[in-house]
Amino acid sequence: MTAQTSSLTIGAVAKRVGVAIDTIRYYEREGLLPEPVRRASGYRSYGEGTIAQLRFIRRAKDLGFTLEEIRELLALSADRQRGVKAVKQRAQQRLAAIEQRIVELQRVRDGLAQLVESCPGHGKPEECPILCALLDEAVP
Amino acid sequence: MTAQTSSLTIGAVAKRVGVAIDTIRYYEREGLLPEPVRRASGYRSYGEGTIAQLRFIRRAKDLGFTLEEIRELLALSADRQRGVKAVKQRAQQRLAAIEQRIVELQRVRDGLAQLVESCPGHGKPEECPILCALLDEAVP
DNA sequence: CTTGACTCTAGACCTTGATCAAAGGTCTAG
DNA sequence: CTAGACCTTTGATCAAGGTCTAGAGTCAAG
Repeated sequence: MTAQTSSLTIGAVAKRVGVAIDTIRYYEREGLLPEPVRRASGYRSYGEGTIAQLRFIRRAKDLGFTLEEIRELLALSADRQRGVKAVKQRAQQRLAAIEQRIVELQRVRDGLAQLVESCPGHGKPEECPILCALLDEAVP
Repeated sequence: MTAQTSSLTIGAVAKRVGVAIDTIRYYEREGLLPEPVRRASGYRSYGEGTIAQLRFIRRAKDLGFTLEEIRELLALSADRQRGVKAVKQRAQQRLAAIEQRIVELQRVRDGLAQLVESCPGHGKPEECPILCALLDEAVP
């Protein structure tokens, strides 16, 4: 009845998840993946659970979590009651950081857009608003 | 008539621009600043031009240019006719990259916000939408 | 059995943008 | 004169997230 989940090699796992072999070993060293069962030869032997966990890591990374945060999320997700609350908090923190970053980038974008717009794209360098802004414009 | 621009030490330049001495030497090594005149003692001797150039670098960095791109902008700004056009192009490229990044971050933010919203913040881990999303949700 | 693909380990290396250390020479104020 | 600030060089270190190497052992097919 117990699902026979084991017997994927590291290479097979890497291929299925779309991640490099080295990365899997790296995650293991960093404590993001548990140490797998080994065959007699010493080869790592993985089950489906590892696939799921690697996908978890990849998705969390896509959501902007650092490996450090992901390590924590993984620990929290194993905690049956306290976990959920803490996970939500982490997610909210991450969300706030992302929003902050968006605001910063929008500020930068607006500054740059204004310069690009006002630049004719030809003429003397000393009349180019972009170069002027970079060279002359002191903080007002 | 020629402005007597030289005789700032590296420390004085650093203080005026608000950047570390190490950073100035680093920029020199990296080709962002020209090698300065040296005194008999070997001390670097800077003029006002260097102050302007360092401020240029700092502002460009604030606009999200990498040092690599700044190196290029500096080279372009020295080219009297071709320069302006190329500078505008670089700025447009940078702008496009920043806008792209903003869009990506907004997508990430929306995904995360939705998860946070739908999570009650308590209950079983397997019912937490955040953990479920990370663990189960395959690319549809 | 042999070949070729795969895996093992430990540790070095990469990128970016600096920052710091060590060991020594120079300059300035009092 | 002397303390202390400042200068020189080369080279190491940091954070993050891997990537790669060497040299050896293992697996599966023919």
